[in-house]
Amino acid sequence: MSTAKNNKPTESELEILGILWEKGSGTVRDVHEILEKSKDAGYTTTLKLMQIMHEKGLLKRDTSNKTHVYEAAISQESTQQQLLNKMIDTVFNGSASQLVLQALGNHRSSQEELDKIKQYLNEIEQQQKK
Amino acid sequence: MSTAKNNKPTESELEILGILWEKGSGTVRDVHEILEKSKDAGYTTTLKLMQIMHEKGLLKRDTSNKTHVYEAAISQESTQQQLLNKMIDTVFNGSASQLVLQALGNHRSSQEELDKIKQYLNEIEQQQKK
DNA sequence: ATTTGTTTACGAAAATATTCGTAGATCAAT
DNA sequence: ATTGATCTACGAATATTTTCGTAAACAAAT
Repeated sequence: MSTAKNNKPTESELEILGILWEKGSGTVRDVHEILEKSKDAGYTTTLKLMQIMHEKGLLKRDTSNKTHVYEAAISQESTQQQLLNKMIDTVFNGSASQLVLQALGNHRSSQEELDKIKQYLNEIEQQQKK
Repeated sequence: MSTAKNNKPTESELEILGILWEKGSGTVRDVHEILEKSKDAGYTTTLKLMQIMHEKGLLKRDTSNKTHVYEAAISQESTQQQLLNKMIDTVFNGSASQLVLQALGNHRSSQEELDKIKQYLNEIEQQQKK
């Protein structure tokens, strides 16, 4: 494996990753403007954070222009999975389905979403049957 | 609401809460011995942590005997929900079902668990239909 | 070419979280 | 009543994370 992901992102770093996963890529200013909506921090704070993340290998960046453009260097899926696993382990007594039930319970999901989940459940069952 | 839960548990505190939720209650030694299996810390470290958690209102304790007995002061469910919400928000683009799919995907669930989830999905649909 | 605004780099302060050493209390067994 | 084991309390050192001030580079507009 090439991408070093020994460094697990901190809370603040996760917020930035979340933004970049959604946007695809962006400058410090782009990220900062979104971050500002839910948080209260100065521009250089965001900058510093993203620089650290780059050092750690959490972000890639293009420095060919004066204003650098960043993007996530670790995949959203693997990060999600890592966080889920830890969460299931420490807070859900090791039971993934307990987590699923809890997640479905308080988040009113759309019919469309529910259908997608059902369909997925069927696929899983088919796989296990054979 | 009586129980002050302004203080969100830290990483280490969550581990302790997880143990106490599962055990119901326990002494510092009880908790420490379980913690030791997955972690490497001294006894007084665990003690101090649990004392801090008591101050914060995360744990209750019975001091009538020399060896104090602790238990969680915040509910597992509400803590789970809080963590899930934040996680959905920052890492799953706000989509609960995306989290559910990811959780089901890599965690091979038992048929029994899958049935429980399906049943639950049906209940949710019934509720929404009316 | 000077000013203005925006950017990066850097260092270090401030805030939080984790760890542990040491002292004193308590109790059981010698 | 002295020893040994175990416990709590407390303070402080470490480590980690977050925050921001300041300086220098750069470009666009005056």
